[in-house]
Amino acid sequence: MKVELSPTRENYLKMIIRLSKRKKVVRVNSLAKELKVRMSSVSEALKLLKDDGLVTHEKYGYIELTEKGSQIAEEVFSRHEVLFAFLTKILGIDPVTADEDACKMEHVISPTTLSKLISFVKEFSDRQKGVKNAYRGSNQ
Amino acid sequence: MKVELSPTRENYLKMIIRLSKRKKVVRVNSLAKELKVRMSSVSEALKLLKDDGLVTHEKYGYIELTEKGSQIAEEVFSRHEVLFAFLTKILGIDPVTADEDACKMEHVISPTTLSKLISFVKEFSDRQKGVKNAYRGSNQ
DNA sequence: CAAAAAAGTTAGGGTAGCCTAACTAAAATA
DNA sequence: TATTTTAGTTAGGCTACCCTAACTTTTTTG
Repeated sequence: MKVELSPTRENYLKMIIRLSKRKKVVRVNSLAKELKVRMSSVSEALKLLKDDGLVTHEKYGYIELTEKGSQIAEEVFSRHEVLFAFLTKILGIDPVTADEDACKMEHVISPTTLSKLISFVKEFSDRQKGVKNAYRGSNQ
Repeated sequence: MKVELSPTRENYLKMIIRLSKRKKVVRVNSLAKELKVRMSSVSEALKLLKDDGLVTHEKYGYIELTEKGSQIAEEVFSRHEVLFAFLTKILGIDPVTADEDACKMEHVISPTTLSKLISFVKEFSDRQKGVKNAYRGSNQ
């Protein structure tokens, strides 16, 4: 059974994984701060994510992703990274704006566009490396 | 007074302008079809857009954009076009997917990213023209 | 032009997400 | 340890959108 998540839900998952990468444990508290919503909104959202089998969370306890939740969160996270790379490296957008934009686009981009974007970014950085190497080469 | 519109609202405006470009008049009917929602949803939405001074619409009549509504609609429309051009010409996405993606991204892209994207697309097509000219040149 | 069809509206209902306020549990501190 | 502070929950309320069903207006057509 496939879960079709709203941008909001995807964001919750992404933030959970983001936080768990830099903190020991994830709590309602920090998730609320990160998402800029009230703790009550987080509590509420967690119930629904729990119902979908995407997170585990017992009263006053830690928040953790299930296997399924983790997989989705990683997907969203990687969409974000590709978009961020494109925006900063190729378009030259400042990191702050790029992060904001990526945060929104990551929820609407199709798999098709995503994979094309991945190749595009890769190709671009390869070419950049090529240029650097050529430059270094000509300088030696 | 600046109006901060939701993606949904922006979409209503964009569709109105899109329809008015190919039809004499815009009606609840066709707007509903285009947006894939029921007429009742359109009726409802029109009330709110009217309250915001973005459309004019009298019972059983045509739908028209106000000055302000038209300006916003054009903005959304042009964001769409830039995104569509980028997706099709540069990433090589098929038109259907590109349109779908552009339809969603157009509501979340920042002005900064938009303007960078415009230059990027322009630069790219200029280069393409250059290639074509060079080719034609070498062939004469 | 009367009847049927199509277009549009209104009322009432649902879900997602957010909020505040009041409360409870847990943690920190005097 | 008693008290205060912080964290978390629950209840109730709000808005944006969407829907169906019932009704009205307008248009079409026999």
